[in-house]
Amino acid sequence: MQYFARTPQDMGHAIRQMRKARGMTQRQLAVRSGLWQETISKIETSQSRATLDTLFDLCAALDLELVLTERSKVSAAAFEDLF
Amino acid sequence: MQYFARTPQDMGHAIRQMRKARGMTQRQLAVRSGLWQETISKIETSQSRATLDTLFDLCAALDLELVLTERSKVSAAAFEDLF
DNA sequence: GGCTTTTATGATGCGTGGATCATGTTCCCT
DNA sequence: AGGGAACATGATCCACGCATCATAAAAGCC
Repeated sequence: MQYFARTPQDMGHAIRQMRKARGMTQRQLAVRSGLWQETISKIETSQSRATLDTLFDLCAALDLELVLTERSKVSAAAFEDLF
Repeated sequence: MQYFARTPQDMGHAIRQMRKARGMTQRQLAVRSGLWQETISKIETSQSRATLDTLFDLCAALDLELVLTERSKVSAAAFEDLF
């Protein structure tokens, strides 16, 4: 699974999908990441925007990699993924 | 070009590399992103941690995509990139 | 329908990010 | 070496993220 994020909404949505894909509750993710269930709820629904620190905490807890790549290349790569 | 980021240091470094790859100065990037040269300097040197908002502003200005993907898959993909 | 678990929301307080201005350093170029 | 551009730093101020607690709403299950 793989998500592109260009807005806090995208990011919240991606986090939620990844969490669910792992069968975790917000509380379990909170414990694993050292954050709070309430904080995660607000990030997933993009009621709050998160800092890099918390984002990295979440990535670590979800075993996610954060990749920065050129947008031009992404469209090509995403296209390839269809086949 | 493509960078993996797991820490604010990684992120600052990646931003700087991407900016230089585009031949932009901090001031130019500041204008393009609606941020301030001072803020960008502090993010690149990870003296400040940035929020999701500013990260997305920078990505947009640098034409970068932010991708969330599974770590297990990344190592395989990175390996493939060598060939 | 009731009970439990999960998620959302609302308030408070502290810490810190980013805007803004001023100024100090470092780098380049000739 | 001197001058200008680029980058770093330091201070102040306001806004907002996150911790924390309490509680409400939703979803799941019997």
